[in-house]
Amino acid sequence: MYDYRYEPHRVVFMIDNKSFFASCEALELGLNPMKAVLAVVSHQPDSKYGSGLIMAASPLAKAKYGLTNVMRVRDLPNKRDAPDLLLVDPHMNLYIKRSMQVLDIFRKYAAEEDIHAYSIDESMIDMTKSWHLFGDDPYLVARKIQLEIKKKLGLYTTCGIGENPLLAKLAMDISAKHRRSMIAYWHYIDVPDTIWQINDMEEVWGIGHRTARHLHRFHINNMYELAHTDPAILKKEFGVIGEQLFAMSWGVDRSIISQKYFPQMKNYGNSQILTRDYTVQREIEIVLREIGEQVAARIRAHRLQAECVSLFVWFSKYQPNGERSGFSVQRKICPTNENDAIVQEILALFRQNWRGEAVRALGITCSQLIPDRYQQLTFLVSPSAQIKKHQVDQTIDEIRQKYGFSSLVKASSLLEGATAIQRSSLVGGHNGGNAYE
DNA sequence: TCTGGGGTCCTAGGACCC
DNA sequence: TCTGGGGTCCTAGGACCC
Repeated sequence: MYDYRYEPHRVVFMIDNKSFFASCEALELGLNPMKAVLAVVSHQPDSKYGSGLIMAASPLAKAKYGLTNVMRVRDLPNKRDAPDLLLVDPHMNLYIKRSMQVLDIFRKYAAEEDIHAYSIDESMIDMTKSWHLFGDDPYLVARKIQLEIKKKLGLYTTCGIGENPLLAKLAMDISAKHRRSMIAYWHYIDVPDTIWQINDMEEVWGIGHRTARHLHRFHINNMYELAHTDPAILKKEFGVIGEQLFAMSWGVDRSIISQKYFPQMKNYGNSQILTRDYTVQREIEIVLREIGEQVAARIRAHRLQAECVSLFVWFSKYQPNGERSGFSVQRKICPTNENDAIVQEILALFRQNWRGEAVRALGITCSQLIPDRYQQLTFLVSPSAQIKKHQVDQTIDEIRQKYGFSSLVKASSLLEGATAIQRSSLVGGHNGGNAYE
């Protein structure tokens, strides 16, 4: 047995909002999230825009009609077969607001540095120093937090508790979600009875389909076998990931939440799947310009400049066999956050790499971001013209922040193929009510 | 299973420099 | 000039997460 004496022994809570988006919507309609039969649909079935998918389904919608979160709208049961199924539009801004309210509750139970918001509906809290202020047992404290969230916001939460973040996360994903109490507490001593009982490796956070298949080739079919594989072999075959996989199989994770390293956001990117195949260069380039300007506006808003731009192009699936299915290219650039500079780099990358294929999806990412302390002038254009361009971009951003994206658009956005206006009310690609908030 | 959208991290090979 | 060894930067691609 592994000697866990020198591993961290903390009390970490991993708290997840059950069917978060669907629950927020149910509550808005005055329904109990656990009793509602409801799904949040990114685009309604009759919408001409996009293919549409289920973003979230309430527990009953999943149980009663077999809905899943990645289901396509076209695969939904029809009204006759599911008369009580409610389909609602997403409201990202509402979810962001609720998420903040949940975080405010956590702040009553732990110091700011001990809280880590992992995603919009999942947070990790290191309760080592504070749990005893709220009850006699971490389990009871978790219950208390759950009840407070339920009472104040109506939301149901699931809580995994562990001696480190990994154990807490696994306790939540693997066990708490399926328990009546919606709480599970995993210690190192439980590893043989918990982690090693996991047969479907893909249930484990960090192991996806490809890695599971890869492990399979080495006759590693479950977590027990992973834990009993020579780590040297794992290291050789999987590199750093191999060492991590081995540590995970023994429940080992040495990260401490208050010492969390904030990976400062390295990239900003936007992408979209087009509603149809685009084959006309001009139409594709209009969309590229729109996305490029969207990304540029975001990095300006964060007072950053990009030193690297990447372009992703996915082709229509109807490519002849053996042909490339798309390409992704990137280029180091002179630091900038100007619309035109970024768009020109992107268009150059596109023209160099596109050979007339039908395009179905496009994406642009800006990386290697640096503070926008000064404006880098190039020798090619007069300084005053460059500064003026910068000011124009900024003014447009301000107008849009005040009056919304569509208040001011490029004439090209009114042309055939453009998507910016249609998409302007989306948040994170979803209907948000008001994207420029 | 196939085209939602936004991210992060790791690897490997090539270029270039000392 | 050719072979050496080490380091960094850059690009493309893969894998995974919510």
